[in-house]
Amino acid sequence: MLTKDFLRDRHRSELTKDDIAALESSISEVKDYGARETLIRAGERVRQSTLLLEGLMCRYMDDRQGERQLVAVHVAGDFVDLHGFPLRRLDHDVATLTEVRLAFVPHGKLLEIVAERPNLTRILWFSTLIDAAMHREWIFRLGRLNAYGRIAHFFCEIDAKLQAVNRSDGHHFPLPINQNDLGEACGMTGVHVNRILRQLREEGVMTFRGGEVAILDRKRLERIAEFDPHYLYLDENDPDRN
Amino acid sequence: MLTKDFLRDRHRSELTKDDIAALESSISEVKDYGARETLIRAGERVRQSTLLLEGLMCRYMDDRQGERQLVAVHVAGDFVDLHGFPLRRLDHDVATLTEVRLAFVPHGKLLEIVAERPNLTRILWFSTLIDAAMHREWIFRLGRLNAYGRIAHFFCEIDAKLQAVNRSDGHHFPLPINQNDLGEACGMTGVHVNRILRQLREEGVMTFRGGEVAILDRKRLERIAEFDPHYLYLDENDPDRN
DNA sequence: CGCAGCCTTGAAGTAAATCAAGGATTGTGG
DNA sequence: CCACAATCCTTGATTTACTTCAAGGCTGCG
Repeated sequence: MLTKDFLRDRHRSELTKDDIAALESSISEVKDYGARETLIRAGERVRQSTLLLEGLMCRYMDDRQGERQLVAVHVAGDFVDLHGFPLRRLDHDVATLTEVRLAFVPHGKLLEIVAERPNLTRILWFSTLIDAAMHREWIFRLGRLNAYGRIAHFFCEIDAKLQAVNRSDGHHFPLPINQNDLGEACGMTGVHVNRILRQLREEGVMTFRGGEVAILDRKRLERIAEFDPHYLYLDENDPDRN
Repeated sequence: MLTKDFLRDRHRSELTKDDIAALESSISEVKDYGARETLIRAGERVRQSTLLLEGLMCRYMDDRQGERQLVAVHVAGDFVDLHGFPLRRLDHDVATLTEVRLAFVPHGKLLEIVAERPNLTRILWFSTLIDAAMHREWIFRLGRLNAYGRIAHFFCEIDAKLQAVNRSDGHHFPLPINQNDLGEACGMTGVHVNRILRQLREEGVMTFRGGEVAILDRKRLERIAEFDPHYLYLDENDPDRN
């Protein structure tokens, strides 16, 4: 079941068995890629969309000096560029962060789904709007939080997303990216990321070393981040989950 | 024709007459509101969506100290909270900036459209994704531009959007908001906005006084902003338009 | 072994926030 | 018609957060 992580913990129950079968059968190909490959360039005409099965991807834009700003980080189960179907061309680049396994869905199949499956269509639409909600939270993070809060927020978000697809236990998880990537996501220099990580470590809130995250004091981390996971539209879940 | 500005200059031609008629007839009510009223609160269940016919609106989130971060500014023709249809509840507040005229579309009607009109559905979906593209550009603006660039970018964007619905001639247009609003959109204090506006004025780039914008040197403004309107997904337009 | 990539830390410089005080403009009630 | 309040704009002085520049250390790998 290639689509098993798609919308997992997010209203997946509203998909009928037929819907899931239709989605599953719309996949044309599964392929592996290496870390740090750019798969789609801004402005290109896109004719298929990409479901991320395993690994980490990102979307980003460059400024005039070529400095990157990440606009999204994706985990297993994310339909990375489903928005490319209605948009036809993207306004940003799409790249892998780690080694990944991808499934591709041709836009012709999506056209059929829109014509024949209103329920699945509404839920695919929903899934692209979760990305928009995360964009809004990133705007908030960049506009209103200081470096300390921005870094904390990043880790809260990625942990929540990984937990939803069972890739984090809420205390410890692998995140094979470097401090510079973190800076590109949070709008600051790699040097400053380093200092903030030291502060978080020294205060016993969390650690990030060698691509491994350990959350030591979740409450504190979430307070620093002003984190409230509502914007992720996860199913109401067991409050004692962790 | 209440929907005449919806997707104006943005693939509106892909809508058939029937699609437009269906959309038009899905409007249940038209109503006026005053400036600075909050219409929807984050977390509320929403059962209709709002088409902005005239005036300015915004969407925003508050931080713990109650400071606002705007996440979007809307102009005539924008379907402000169409994303509330698939999402059911919003992760942010929706408010008016100026006096506005609004048209409401019940979600029941949208369900019918999704069931019966795949073409219109795809284009409604498209319209919500333009908002996501603008969110991404805001992330870029906040993460990579300094105050000078951020303010310049804000004015480039709002001008482009207003031009698309014929509310700006590209040189001069009304924008009845204050310097503090600008700060809330661009992630900086009102005081600093004031200093940046002075700089833009003294350098002959643009002026913003008494709710009126005058663009004096568009090329320079766009260079300061690193502005490229691709992300607005406007129809390819007459390059000599201005 | 030696290089490359990444992390770490210090020192100095800069952009923006904060604090504070007036000034202009608009609206309002006496 | 004028006093006065409210709101918004403007500017200066100081502080703070973050960047930039620079150097060196660690780790894994060919």
